[in-house]
Amino acid sequence: MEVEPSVRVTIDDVARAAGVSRQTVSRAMNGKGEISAATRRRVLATIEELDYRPSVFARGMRTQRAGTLGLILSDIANPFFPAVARGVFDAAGAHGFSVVVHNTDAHAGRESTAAREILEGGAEGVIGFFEALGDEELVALHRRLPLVVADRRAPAPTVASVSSDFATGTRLAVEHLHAQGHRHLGMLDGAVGVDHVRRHAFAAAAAPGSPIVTGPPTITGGAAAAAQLLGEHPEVTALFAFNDLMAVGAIRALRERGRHVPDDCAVVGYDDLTLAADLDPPLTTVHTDKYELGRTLVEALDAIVRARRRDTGDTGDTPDPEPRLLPATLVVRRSA
Amino acid sequence: MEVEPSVRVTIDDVARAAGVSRQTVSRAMNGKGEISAATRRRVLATIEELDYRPSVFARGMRTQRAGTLGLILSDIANPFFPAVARGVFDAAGAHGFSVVVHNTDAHAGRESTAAREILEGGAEGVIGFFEALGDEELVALHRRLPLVVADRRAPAPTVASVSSDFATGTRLAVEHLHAQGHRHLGMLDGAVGVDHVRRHAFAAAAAPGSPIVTGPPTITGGAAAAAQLLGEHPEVTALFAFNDLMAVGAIRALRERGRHVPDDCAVVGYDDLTLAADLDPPLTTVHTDKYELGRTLVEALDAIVRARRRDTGDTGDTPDPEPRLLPATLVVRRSA
DNA sequence: TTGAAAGCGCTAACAC
DNA sequence: GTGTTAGCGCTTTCAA
Repeated sequence: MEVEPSVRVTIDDVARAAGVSRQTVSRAMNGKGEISAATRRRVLATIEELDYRPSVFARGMRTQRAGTLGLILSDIANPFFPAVARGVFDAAGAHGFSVVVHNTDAHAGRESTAAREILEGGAEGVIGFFEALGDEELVALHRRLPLVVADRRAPAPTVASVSSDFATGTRLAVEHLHAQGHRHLGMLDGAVGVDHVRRHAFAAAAAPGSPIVTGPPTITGGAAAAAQLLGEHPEVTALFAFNDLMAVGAIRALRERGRHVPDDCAVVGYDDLTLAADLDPPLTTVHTDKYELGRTLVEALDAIVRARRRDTGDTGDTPDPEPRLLPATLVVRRSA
Repeated sequence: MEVEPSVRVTIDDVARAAGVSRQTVSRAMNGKGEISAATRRRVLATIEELDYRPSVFARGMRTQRAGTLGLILSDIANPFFPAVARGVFDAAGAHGFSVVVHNTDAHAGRESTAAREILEGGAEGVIGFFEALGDEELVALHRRLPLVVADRRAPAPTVASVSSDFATGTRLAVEHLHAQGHRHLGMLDGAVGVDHVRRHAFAAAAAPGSPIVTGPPTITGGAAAAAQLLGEHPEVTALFAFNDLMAVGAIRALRERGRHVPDDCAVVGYDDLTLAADLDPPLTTVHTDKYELGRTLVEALDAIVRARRRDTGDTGDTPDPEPRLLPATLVVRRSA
C-alpha cells in the first residue's frame, strides 16, 4: 500500500505562502469578517495551489459542526426507504451536508444506539424513522440534537415531524375495496411503529370487527399474516396490507393456497414501490411521493439547524415547528 | 425549541470528579496503557454518572480517526445497492464504524465530489462502486485514503477489490439460453462501469455478432434498449439483461409489443433482487449474495485500516491485497 | 482591513 | 500505575 505519509497542509502553510496571517486565511475561506477582495482572491489562489483542505476535526472543535446529518431507518432493504433516502441525499448535498445512515431493524435498542452514535459523531441533526423508541426518548434526544421525526406524530410540540397522510391513504384503499363490492375486509398490519395510523384508519373505515393480523412488514411477514388471517376468517375477500412488501407476501400466500388474485381475494398495498406495476398481478396500492418526503425532511431539519445557529446564545425561543403532512393517492392496478 | 445550552462535560470534569488526572481517564476509556482495574472501574463509573461523551473532534484531532467510513454508490434506488448496504452497515457496526453514504448517479463529477467529501469528512476509508471515474483517479484517491473498489477490477495491484464473478454469471445465463434452444441472443447492457465484464463475457459466449444495445441500468433504460434491439433484430428470441431492472423494462417493452415472455422471447436478468420471484413472469436471473458482498467489502477495508494503524511510521509496506471474487449462480424461474 | 493571542478537548510521549 | 507536558489545526476574541 502506498498511502501517503499524511503531510497535511495546514492553514499556517497557506498563510505563510500567501504572506498573510492565518486569521486572514480563515476569513478568506469562510467569507466572514472584513477582508479586501484582492487579498481574498490571492489567498484563495494559494489554497488552490497548495491543495489545502481544512481539517474537519480542528474546525469542528471550534464550531461543533461537522457538516453531517444522521438518517435512522428500520430497513434499507425495504425499497420504500431507499426511495426516501434519495431525496434525503440530494437535499442534504444541496445544503452542504453529508449523511450517515443507520439501520435499526425496528429494534428499540438499535434505535437508541444509532441515535447515540450519531450524536457522538458530531452530527448537526437527525432524521429518524423511529418504530420502537418511546416519545420520552425522542424528546430527550431532541434536547441534545435537532431532530425531525418521519412518518410519526411529533413526540412533543417542540419536535418537528413530517409524515405522509396515512389516514387518507388508508381510507382511500378501504373505500375502493368497498366500491368493488367487497363486504369482508381484513388487514395485514406491520408490527412496527407506535402511532398505528393505518390500523386505526382501517378499523374506522371498514366494517366493525374486521380482522387485523399483525406481522413483520416484510414479504415473509405478509405471507404468514395472510395465511393466518385467511385461515381464521375464510369469509374475507379483500386484504389491505401495511405496505407493498406485505402485499407481495399476501399474494404469494394466496397463490400457494390456490386462490386467484383479485378474483378470489383482492389485495391492496401501501407505498407504491417502483416495481409494484411489474408484479403479478400489478399491485393496487397507495402512492406517496417518497423522494419528496426525503427532501422535506431535510428542509425541516435544515430550518432548525439554521435557527439554532442564529440564536447562538439562549436568545429567543424559536416557534414550534408546524407538523407537515404529505398527500397520499390510490393507484388502481389489477390486484384489487 | 429546547435544545440544551451545550454545557459539555469534558475529560477534565471526569478527572476532577474521579480524583485522577485526565490522562488516566483517557486510559480508562481506551483500554490502552497500564491502569489498575480498580481505578479503571472507578473512572468508568464516574463517566457513566456524569454522562460524559468524548468529543469526536478533539479525539480526531489527535488520532485522525472519526470512526467513519464512506460508501459511494451509483443509485440507492436500485434494490441491488440497499441489499449490499445492509451487509456494509452490519459489518461496519461490528467494527465500530459509522457509514456515510453518497449517491452518484454514475456521474464522474459526483463520484469525485463524493470521494472528496468523504476524505475531508475525516473518514478512515472508502468503499466505492465507481462507474465512471478512471483508474488514475482511484489510485490518486487511494494515496490519500484506504480504498476498496467494489464490482470492479483493482485499478492498481495496491488497491483492494471485491467483485462478484460476473464472467461466470454471464456464462451461466448464456448457456442456459442456449440449452433452451435459443439461437439468436441479444444483450441489454448497462451504460455504466468501465470493466464491461458482463458485455465481454456475453460476446465471448454468445454467437459472434450477437447484438448488444446499451442504455441506463434502469427499468426505463431496459425498456428502451429492448425496444431498439428488437426493432433492429427481430430474429432475437432471448435477451440477457445487465441487471434485473433492465430485465423488468425489457419485459414491459415486450408486453407492449404484444410479445409473450418467455414463449416469444426469453429474458434473463442479473442480481436476483428480492422481488424477482414475484414479477410477472418470475424472473430467471443470476444470483449473487449481495449481503455477503457488503460484509466482505467492509472486512477488506478494515484489514487495510488496521494495517495502516499498525505501521504508524512508514514501516514495512503491507503486501498487496488479494482481489476477491464472489460466486454467482443461475436461478431459473419462468422468464427464460 | 489585518494580525496576535488564546484555547477548544483530547491523546502521545515522557517523566515519575 | 499514574501524572505532566505538549501540542493537534482551527476560529474567536481582541488589539493594532
